[in-house]
Amino acid sequence: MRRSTTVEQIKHLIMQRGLRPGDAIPTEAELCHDLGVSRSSVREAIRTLATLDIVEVRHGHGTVVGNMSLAPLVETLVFRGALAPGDDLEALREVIELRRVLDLAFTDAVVAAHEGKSNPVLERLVAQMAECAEKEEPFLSEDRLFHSELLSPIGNPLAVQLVAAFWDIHTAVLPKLDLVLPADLRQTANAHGDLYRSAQRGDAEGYRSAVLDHYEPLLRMLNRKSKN
Amino acid sequence: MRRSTTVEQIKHLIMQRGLRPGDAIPTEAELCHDLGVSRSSVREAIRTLATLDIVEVRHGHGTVVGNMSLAPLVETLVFRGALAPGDDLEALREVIELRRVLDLAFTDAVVAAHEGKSNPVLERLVAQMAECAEKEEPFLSEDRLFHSELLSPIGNPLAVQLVAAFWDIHTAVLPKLDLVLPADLRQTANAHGDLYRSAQRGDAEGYRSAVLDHYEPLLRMLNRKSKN
DNA sequence: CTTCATTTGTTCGTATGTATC
DNA sequence: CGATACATACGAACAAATGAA
Repeated sequence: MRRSTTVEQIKHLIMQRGLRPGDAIPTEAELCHDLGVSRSSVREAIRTLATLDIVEVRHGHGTVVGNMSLAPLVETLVFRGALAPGDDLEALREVIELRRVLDLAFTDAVVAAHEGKSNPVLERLVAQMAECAEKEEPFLSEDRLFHSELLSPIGNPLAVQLVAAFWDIHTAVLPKLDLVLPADLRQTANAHGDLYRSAQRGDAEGYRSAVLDHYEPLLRMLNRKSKN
Repeated sequence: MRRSTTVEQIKHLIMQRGLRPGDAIPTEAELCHDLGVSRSSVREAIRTLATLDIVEVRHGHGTVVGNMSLAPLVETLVFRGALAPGDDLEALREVIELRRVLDLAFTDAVVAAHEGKSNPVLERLVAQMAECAEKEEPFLSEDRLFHSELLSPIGNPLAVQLVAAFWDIHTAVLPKLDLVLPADLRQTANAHGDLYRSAQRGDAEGYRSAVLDHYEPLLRMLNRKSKN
């Protein structure tokens, strides 16, 4: 029995008491007493759980159950992508191809969810991205929101989180490589508009080609770089 | 500035020195001296990095660079799936549907990679699973290996890791719910054989229906349970 | 096989910063 | 503003595991 079991004991405590995200966890002192270990051990166990987003520590206030997001996945893969100056193009390529595969995989569900319905939020985001593209300005936050909103109604929150996580990884790794970004802001903005409109009119094939258009400039650049 | 930046400093050290998985990291005492922080702080930072599988700690020996696997993702999602006795059927359903979507998404790549080629490893695994099914014995390790081997040649190691991670989550969460498992060992074993043979003869449509057959018994059971 | 140095694991005591009431 | 509760940080000491002499 050691620290690894301290982690398990705290996990067990959360399950046993049926705590939900946001609910308070006993203080460090209480955990020391209840589990019969030192404060340092409790702190390291809590640190482990906080890293996994199973708990969330609020300085000066206490510790609560976390929302168990995919943040640890993002952190690990961002570091992996930024690590090897030789291999990181390969790592980034894998991430982007995975994003493309995921977007293609959800085609039917997305089209079914949006067919015949209008979505003011998505329409506003598409318009904003088009505006930004005209002004040669980036539109990262709109991009992220768009993909989440587009996938949100497919009935699988985990899938939406996963797609968002790979979006985060993608955008975190990209600037760490000193690539000359072609940007192609207009093509990207247009692809987003095509995604929404294809889904709305129930055009699965149009949706798929919009996905391909969306990633085409990036993958082309990566393949060009790989040959060097 | 403290622990959070200590984590960053150790990350930076790994990148700066170009360390690869398995390479040794300075001892705790050295890090204390170099970074000018206490041992407790160094230990919590290392604990954080170990949780993310960015480093690996070996008691009595030292710390080395980890292989940055998807283990943290698995740990978080397993706990999330085991957490709420009411919601976990929903969480498990999301995982299994995601597995199905992923398998379907890689259809073309898998078929292209295996078409016209024979794979002794996969053939042996299929035979072993059929044997086990006859004897009413489970075949977990063969199942996991099969899916990794099947996806291995698609040229995206990250995708293979992700599929394996969701396999791990699936099999870790399933036994925590006291479900009456129909098992359907024979149907599952047959579906694996169909997957391999469809890919080998270049039959994408057959591959897709084998994927559906593979997950059908589980999803049927989950949907039945949900209605209760 | 034993001994010994090295390294991580655990604990205690103390002091400090921070949020809440 | 003060008081309280809590997390953060530090340093020293001892225990346990590993590996090499």
